[in-house]
Amino acid sequence: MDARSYKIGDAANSSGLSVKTIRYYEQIDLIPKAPRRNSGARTGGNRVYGDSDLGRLRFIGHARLLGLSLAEIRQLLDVADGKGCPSAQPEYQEILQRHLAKTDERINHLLGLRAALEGLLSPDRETTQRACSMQTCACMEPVPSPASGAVKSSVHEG
Amino acid sequence: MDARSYKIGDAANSSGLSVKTIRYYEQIDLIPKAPRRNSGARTGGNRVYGDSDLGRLRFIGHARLLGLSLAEIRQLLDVADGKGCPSAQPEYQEILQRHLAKTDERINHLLGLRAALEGLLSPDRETTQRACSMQTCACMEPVPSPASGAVKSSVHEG
DNA sequence: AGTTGAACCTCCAGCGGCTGGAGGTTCTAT
DNA sequence: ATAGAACCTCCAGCCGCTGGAGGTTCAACT
Repeated sequence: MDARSYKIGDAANSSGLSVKTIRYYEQIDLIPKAPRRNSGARTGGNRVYGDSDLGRLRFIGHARLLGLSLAEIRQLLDVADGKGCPSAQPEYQEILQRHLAKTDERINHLLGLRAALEGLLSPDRETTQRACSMQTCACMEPVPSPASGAVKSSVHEG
Repeated sequence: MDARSYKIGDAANSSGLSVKTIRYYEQIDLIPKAPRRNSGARTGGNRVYGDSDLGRLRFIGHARLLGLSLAEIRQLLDVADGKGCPSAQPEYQEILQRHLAKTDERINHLLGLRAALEGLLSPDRETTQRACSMQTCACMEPVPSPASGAVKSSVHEG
């Protein structure tokens, strides 16, 4: 057990998070306050991290890449803290499952928008050109959507 | 030309925006400052809107439903102000086209996330259960994605 | 005449998730 | 000795609202 120690820049490099972001995560108590080295009167001193801290930050980094919110990540960290492999916990599965469902929702919403936009841009929607102004023109009016192409919903819908 | 006048609540009802939102739009100069009725020393008096104001707000409401940002809507309003039918202006088409492209990007990004999530949740990714902890477990590690199912990019990519 | 309630008004603060910048210290290399 | 990198703190701003406190004015009902 060599107790190597790292500075915040190392932590940033190894996790893909920015230095600012890591400090921010500490501020909002997503990660514990790091101990300081060479703390002085007005500067506080450099933060010192260990291997497990870097692991935690990498975990957070991955979770962020998956689009999880900090609130979800907080839950995930709670679940993952303590007893062994996170993915063995049922809560872990649930959180990811719920996130998948939300992702599907967002995709479907965007697909709806996409269809509406295509409708507005389609050439068969002929430019009326007449005495129509912003107030009277239907150019922004929602187009009846064909309600197409929804992402298949996730396996365990609840 | 009957000059009907409306209060902010009417404007909200007819546009689908909230009263708060309309006041906010005035504050950030997305819509002009409305004249006031019964203005007193400390209250300012009720805002008074005309038909064209309601039209403008409806236009904004539609644009928001399409997912356009207020910055984009501002451009759109500039284009639409003045000379006739907005959809006759080339800038109008461009703005919507660009928005469509951005929408596609977002969809594709989300589809990527979705695939990664499914990978993590798939049963063939066997729970290792061993002495693995949050720091060492690959349970959050990105899964090699099959890079599937991208939304076809929009017609005029540029 | 009094009271209730709705609808309006103002101003301020907060959400999420950072990011930028000012202004300072401390470490490291030449 | 000095330059520059990397660290520190604190504050403000991004987007698009939303909530709430605290106030006024008006109409309707008892």
